[in-house]
Amino acid sequence: MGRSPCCDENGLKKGPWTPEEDEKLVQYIQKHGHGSWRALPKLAGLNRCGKSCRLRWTNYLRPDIKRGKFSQDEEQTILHLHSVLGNKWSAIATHLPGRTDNEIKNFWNTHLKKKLIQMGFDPMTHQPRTDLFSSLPHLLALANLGDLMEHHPFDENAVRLQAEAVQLVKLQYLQYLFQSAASTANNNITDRETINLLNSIPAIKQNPVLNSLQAENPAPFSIGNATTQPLHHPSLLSHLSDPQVPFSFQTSFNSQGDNPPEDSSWVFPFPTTSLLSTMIEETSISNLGDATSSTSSYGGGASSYWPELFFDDQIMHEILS
DNA sequence: AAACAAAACAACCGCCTCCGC
DNA sequence: GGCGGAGGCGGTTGTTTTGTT
Repeated sequence: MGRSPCCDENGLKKGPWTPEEDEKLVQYIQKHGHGSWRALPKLAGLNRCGKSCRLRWTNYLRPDIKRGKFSQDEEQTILHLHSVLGNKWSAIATHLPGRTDNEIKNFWNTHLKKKLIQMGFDPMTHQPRTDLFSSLPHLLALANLGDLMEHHPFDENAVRLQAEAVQLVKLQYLQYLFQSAASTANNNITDRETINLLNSIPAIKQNPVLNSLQAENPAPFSIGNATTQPLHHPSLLSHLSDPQVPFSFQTSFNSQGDNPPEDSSWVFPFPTTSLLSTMIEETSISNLGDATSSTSSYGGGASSYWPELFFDDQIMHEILS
């Protein structure tokens, strides 16, 4: 038998609404209220199904609808509520007066989801993605802005943002290394142990940027589903404009590791996935220190590929030495 | 200026829940 | 308690707009 689709009934119109149809719907509802949506189209003189009328009214014609771009506050609210409620668009919409669930859903799918992915966060869990190569490039893009800002110090926030990005890049890299090295060595190191390991490093504990992140996000090094707190830092996210960040690093990211870019201060010298796998295969957690004894030049053994960014850093020195 | 691609938005579809009978 | 209708919700698709080459 099966349910009869509500809009399949003979000749009911589908597709975009005309101004005349809108006018009829608005006038009818203003005069009589919507009452039964099923009965409304006939009474209002519309050749539409009730469902279509309801959708048109709630998503577009309702007088209290706020249109136009979402503000920063609204964006933050959506992010926060989504981290708590998930894809409960109607529930989220109740906290944003004048916004419809459909509008929020569209905004999420076209903007916020991409931003989170770009920042290296899983848009469903709001946690950092554990696959390093899906998240690192985007943080690197931010980190690489440092060179630009040295010459054009346009904004304190931007400088802070860049510093945070650098720290996050390092952390994600470290986390990846610890886990990869441990699993390669057949050690069953857990997420918690990784976190404890990172937290045990004094330079991490004392780092002001990381501390400020930790203050706002109680479990900054958590991964997977270890916590329900979203890790993404609001300032990072709100400053990250749409995908037009100069991703010049992508060239080097995708290139072979033995062809380093000339300007490594701008284009982060990063090994390819396969190369990093090789590095990790050759490097257990117990001999990570060997990496520091090499120079950061290209073309040598596996350890010579460690990104230069890490060698002038106190945290990395503590870990790798 | 034209063609193409990507982004943004509106609307539809099918499933689910609630409620009255 | 079971059934069916109505409304609501979330996922998805189709169309339009905007940007890029």
